[in-house]
Amino acid sequence: VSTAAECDHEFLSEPEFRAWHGALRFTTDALRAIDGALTDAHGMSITEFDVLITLFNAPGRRLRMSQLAESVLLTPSGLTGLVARLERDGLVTRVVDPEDRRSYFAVLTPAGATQLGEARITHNAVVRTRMVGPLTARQIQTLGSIWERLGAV
Amino acid sequence: VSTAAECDHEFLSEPEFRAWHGALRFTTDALRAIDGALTDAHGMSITEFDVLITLFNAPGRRLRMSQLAESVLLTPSGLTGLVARLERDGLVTRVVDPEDRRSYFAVLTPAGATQLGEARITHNAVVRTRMVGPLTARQIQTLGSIWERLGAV
DNA sequence: CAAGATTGATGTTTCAATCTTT
DNA sequence: AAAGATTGAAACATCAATCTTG
Repeated sequence: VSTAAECDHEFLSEPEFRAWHGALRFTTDALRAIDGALTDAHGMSITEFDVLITLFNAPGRRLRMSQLAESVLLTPSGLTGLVARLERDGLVTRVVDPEDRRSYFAVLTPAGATQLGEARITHNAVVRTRMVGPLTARQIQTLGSIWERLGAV
Repeated sequence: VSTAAECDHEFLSEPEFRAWHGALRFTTDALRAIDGALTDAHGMSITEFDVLITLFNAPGRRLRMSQLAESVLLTPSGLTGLVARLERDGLVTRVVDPEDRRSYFAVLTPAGATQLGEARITHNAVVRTRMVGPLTARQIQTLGSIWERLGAV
């Protein structure tokens, strides 16, 4: 995943390029590592993990399909398929919103919460190894404020 | 794209979570923005752009398929298909390596270089808007050294 | 037999069109 | 007519198996 390079100095300076390219490279590599670890240890993709943890943190452990799709950065139709798989595996159920019968809620099941709890250990271990470990507390803090500045919630 | 959250404080502190989650969110959003801009303006996906720019920066504007696949973070078979499409569009050609006839080189064509030149303007504009603009030179510098520390070349 | 690359089958995601409810 | 969500077709990437060259 490059996306620009040495030739670009007229438009993107060397430090600018490094800042962007490094972010891209780091997150891509980390995502692959997490996905691999989750798949090996729990047969769970990182997309599935993302849906489960997002539901876990939502009030009532439930979210409308459209809200969930946005949080997870998936298109509505993409989420439909993913939630269908999770429902087949018993980790999530779908219930109609009585207020607005066009809407469906995806709800985390107890089984889903259990699976998630195990997967989180794996997930956090990878994040610790690849990011938290090598950096100082000050650098961690700095990263956080930079993302805030960039509007990445 | 969450991947952890408020509940994780026992394992990942709040600043740690923010550092990781922000990186994920920022790069995902930026990638989508770049991909959308490239698609709208040039009918080019970010993966295609990545292949073209990587070839552009390679000596002789050519790279073995396996080397290219690694730089672009795609599997060999995934790259085969992508390069086939680029070849069909005349942006890249494939030539056998005379030294080792198992290997193919992907070579950027003049037409490919032209297309790339236009696309780079779009690409750099998005990176400027979303990252370079909002940050100070010092923050840009800091980001670069953090990625270096994390081994993200 | 090992290495570079491709093929075919599989799974996931997107896009356009559709259905239902408001 | 607009919004929430789903469906089917197509695009894209991955995996295992295969072919060719070393």
